[in-house]
Amino acid sequence: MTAVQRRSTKQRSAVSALLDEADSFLSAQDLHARLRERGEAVGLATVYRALQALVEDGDVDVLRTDDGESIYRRCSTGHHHHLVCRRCGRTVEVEGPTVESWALRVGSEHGFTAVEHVVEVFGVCAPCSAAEPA
Amino acid sequence: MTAVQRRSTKQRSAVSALLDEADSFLSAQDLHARLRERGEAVGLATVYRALQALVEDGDVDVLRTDDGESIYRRCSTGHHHHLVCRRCGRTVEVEGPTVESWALRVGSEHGFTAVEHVVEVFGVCAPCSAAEPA
DNA sequence: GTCATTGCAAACGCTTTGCATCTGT
DNA sequence: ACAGATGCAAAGCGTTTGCAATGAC
Repeated sequence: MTAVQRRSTKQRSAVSALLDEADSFLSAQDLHARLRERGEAVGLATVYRALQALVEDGDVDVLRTDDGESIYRRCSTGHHHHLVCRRCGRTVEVEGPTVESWALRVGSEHGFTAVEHVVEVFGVCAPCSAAEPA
Repeated sequence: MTAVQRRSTKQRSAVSALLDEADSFLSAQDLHARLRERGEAVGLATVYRALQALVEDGDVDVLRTDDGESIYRRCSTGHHHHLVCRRCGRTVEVEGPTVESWALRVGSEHGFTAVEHVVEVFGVCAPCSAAEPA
């Protein structure tokens, strides 16, 4: 339960660095594949463990896709939400004072305390809908 | 792609009936266990298939828990969101015209089309926070 | 030298599928 | 009778874990 000591290793940094570059959510498997491509052989289990650590430390956001994968993304500080392109995965961080207060209000109206919320907005981004209007 | 013919069987009805009674989200495994308890032996695979059918037909909502389970709940008609108790799982359906329009606005501001959103509010319901304030 | 971390493979848990049998229509 | 539905067990899939070897401090 207590904070655990955390050592900095080349694998850890590699994962972290890759997340820095990425501009959209990546699955653990994505990260693993990309690391191999660039020659940084890191075990899949290690990728998972690194990601867990990053999430625990609050350095990275996790989301679950509808098909059960966890996807990770380095997050700028502060509370915000994501606007994700359903086609290409491009992600835009958006703030929503509106939603924040709505969530709080709805919660307390029903007697709920410690109210938190999860909000994700999905759509098709401009480039994608231009490319394939279907 | 085309709509498939759907037969009414005892297993299907059992799953559907159980969802009618339930007042919170249930996982496929929950449903399966409860059916066994009351003697209605239904195969786990059948429960999954029944649920898939219900979801396809739009009679049931699916959600993914953080630990990767799909949870299902019969839904009253119309678009709405859920306020879920983190302790006991009690669920309240809430409407949010506010969020709806916010999501649309945010989406189109960024050039996104076909905008949809996922919103879940979590908290601790009154009974639960009275029972164990921690 | 210690103790966290790594890598591999085996184990896990939820979900899906192949297939032979059954059953609603 | 035909086509969908069922049940079982096996396969799939992403993720986690045991364990011995490795490397950070």
